[in-house]
Amino acid sequence: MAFGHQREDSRLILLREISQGGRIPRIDLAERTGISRATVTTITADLLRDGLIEEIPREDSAAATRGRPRVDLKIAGAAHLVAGVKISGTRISLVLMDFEGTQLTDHEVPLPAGRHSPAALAGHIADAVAALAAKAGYATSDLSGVGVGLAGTVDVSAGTVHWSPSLNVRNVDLAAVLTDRMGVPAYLDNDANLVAMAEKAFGLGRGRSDFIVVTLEAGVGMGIILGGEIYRGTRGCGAEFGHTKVQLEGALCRCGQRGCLEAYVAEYALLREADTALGPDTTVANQIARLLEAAEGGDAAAASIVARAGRMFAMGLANIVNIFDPELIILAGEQMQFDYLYSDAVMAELRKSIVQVDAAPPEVVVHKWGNLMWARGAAAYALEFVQERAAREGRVDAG
Amino acid sequence: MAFGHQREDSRLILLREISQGGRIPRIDLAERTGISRATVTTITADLLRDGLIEEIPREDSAAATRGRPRVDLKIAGAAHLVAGVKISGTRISLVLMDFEGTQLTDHEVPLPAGRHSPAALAGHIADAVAALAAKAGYATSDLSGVGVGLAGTVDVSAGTVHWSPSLNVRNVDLAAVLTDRMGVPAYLDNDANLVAMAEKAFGLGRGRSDFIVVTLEAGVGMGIILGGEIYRGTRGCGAEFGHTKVQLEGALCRCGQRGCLEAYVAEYALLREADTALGPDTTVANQIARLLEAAEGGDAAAASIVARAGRMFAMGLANIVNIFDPELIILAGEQMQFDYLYSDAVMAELRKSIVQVDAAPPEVVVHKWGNLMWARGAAAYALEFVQERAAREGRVDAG
DNA sequence: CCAATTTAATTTGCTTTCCGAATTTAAATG
DNA sequence: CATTTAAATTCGGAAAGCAAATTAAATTGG
Repeated sequence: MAFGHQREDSRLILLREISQGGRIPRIDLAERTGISRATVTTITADLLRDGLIEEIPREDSAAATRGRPRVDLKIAGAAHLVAGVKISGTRISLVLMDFEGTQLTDHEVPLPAGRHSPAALAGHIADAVAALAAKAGYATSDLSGVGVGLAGTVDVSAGTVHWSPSLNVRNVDLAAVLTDRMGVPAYLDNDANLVAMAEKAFGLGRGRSDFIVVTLEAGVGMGIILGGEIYRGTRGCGAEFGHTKVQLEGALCRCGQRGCLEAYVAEYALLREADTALGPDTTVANQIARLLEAAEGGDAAAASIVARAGRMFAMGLANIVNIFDPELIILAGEQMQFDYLYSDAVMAELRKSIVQVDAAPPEVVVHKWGNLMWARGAAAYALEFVQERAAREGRVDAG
Repeated sequence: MAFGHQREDSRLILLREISQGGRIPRIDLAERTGISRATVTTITADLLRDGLIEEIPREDSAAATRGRPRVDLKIAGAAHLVAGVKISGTRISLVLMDFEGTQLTDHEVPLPAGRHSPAALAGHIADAVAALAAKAGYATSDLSGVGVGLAGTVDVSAGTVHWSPSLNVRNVDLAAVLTDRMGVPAYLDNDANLVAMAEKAFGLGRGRSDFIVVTLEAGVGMGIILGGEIYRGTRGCGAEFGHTKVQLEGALCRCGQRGCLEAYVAEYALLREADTALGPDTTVANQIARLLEAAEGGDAAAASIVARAGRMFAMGLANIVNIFDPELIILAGEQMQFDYLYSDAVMAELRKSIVQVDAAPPEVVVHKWGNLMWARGAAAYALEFVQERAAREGRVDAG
């Protein structure tokens, strides 16, 4: 069977198309992929036999057409299980997902603060994955892949982590350590890319092949999807949107440089100015809330802080638009306190700052989501690999 | 023959590899492309029969190995002819190139200043191409393709020019008009992309698949090569590096906005400040020369102008590095007066402004070239299309 | 209720592509 | 001049995938 396969397989193309389509009849598959109906029949028969896809009985909704009715196909959820893991400073968040992308369970465990050795971190992750699986009545060995996202610079092709705030050494092949520890293939990526992945798989980027995701939390991140793939820079560490410069000799950034976008719009940047304008407050959240309130209430100093952050953000975003000319930008984050960055004023400033062409300016949409979106992105990431393996090998193994 | 071809053809893969390799034996082709030796033999035999490639007798230099000697293959120059055309404000520059990429002749004709109708511009181009061909004893009909670069925003896939300083109407399908007028397929592109193309085909980007080219002339342009292809943005009009913003509410740009990089480093930007600092001069070139001289001579105002331009340039470039993480940046231009932007001080500023990772900072190289480089890029661009056609159709037609 | 119609899916026969293994070719070497 | 070595070619076969013909499953009109 694994004989003549070369180049990208029609099997994989069809499997992906079915995955994307949700439910789709053979004839549409043929049309969308350009593969002949005859071949679609043959390949889908294979996929059915391998248990990777299923026929859906009949959609009564789209009734009343003459002729032989279409039979929808969909991914067989039961074929494989994957886990998605997000490592943050103080906790590990996980989701369990089936082959169809349905979330089965989620889980969350605290992670001791500070830096860990690769073995220790792998241990924490493996334990959490086992607990996640157990929650749904499975074992780690039932999984076909585990996607892991963590902050830092990750070289995906090599699987190594150049640097991460969670690790006490540099340049570790954490993917290998994890795979070894769990007995299940682990796939690592930078967490900003995972959000892009999540948006592509089940967010606002669904079905789009080119868009940009900007994340707002403690820092400012960016994920770039080009041609349906995550763009990682030529060496796997690009898309440092937060550290693009918006002001010569500007405000001091956490990274030690001056004028980074992050130094104007991140939480800590607002805080330090808020302290100056309004005096200190008890907690971070309180102070930010107080700042925004004061700005809306007409306090000149507060308004000026917020306005400048907004304009700097628009400027940074305009640079991205001028360079990439995307048709869609997704502003994604879980923090409500950054609402002001999505304001009409900021969007107007953005439109004013991009090169004017006949084409419409890019669509900018806001997507607020919870903590688990990261983990879901990680799971979607693992799912891509498992799909690819499943398509290539006929049948990998199953739950 | 044109029956079952689907997906990317091995014929094209091999033709490209031979083109890139310059001269390469079959066994290396097999190894580099992953195509089996048997198939390489079959396909190269086809290509030889079609006259697209040639065997090179024998390299005595690499002598003294046992066994049957390798036979190098190369592109057959005589198989096809292409022309490369660059439209600038006041002239048309052309080169005639054979299938191998060897430049046979060049030509240059004045172009009446101002905006032209599509038909009129096509007429000027067609005449110039005919003259170019005649110079080498050919006719336009001997050409297999003509690549044309012009300033403006060009939608390559549609062949339309959204806007160009050379045209008096918007959204014209100039490629179609030209193809019709000449009887030879015309391929249009933005001129910044052509420089990238030229660098890739026979410049410092040769053999590289990912790099960025920044051009300096009247304005500041950028060409992006990702995965061996020109990246054009999702709608064909990205890479407006000159209009990325480096200063909020900054200097006024030609485009009407404020704070564009171009408004700090372009010729006109330097001029207007030089006039203030040193008083007016007779010509543009004189004034720029005087400015740089004064700066080097210790004139404070002049030095400040030049230094700021340099720092702004470094900042803009750093943003590109932080977003793309390229391994190579080529600063390309024909103007000597921009030397100061390549200075050690600017490069140091750049290194200081990019996110620090373990990987080495990107290589930055300077490539100065003459006026015809644009046209050569256009020819290389056409060559890609002709190669593709030739690979697909067996033999297209020849000189 | 049964033909006729319509559309989806499948089957059949065939073409094309490309590989592995065996063979041939063209040199250097002893 | 036989032997060795490495490149190139030939040969038979296997797989992928297409077009055309056929079958299947529904609706519609008489």
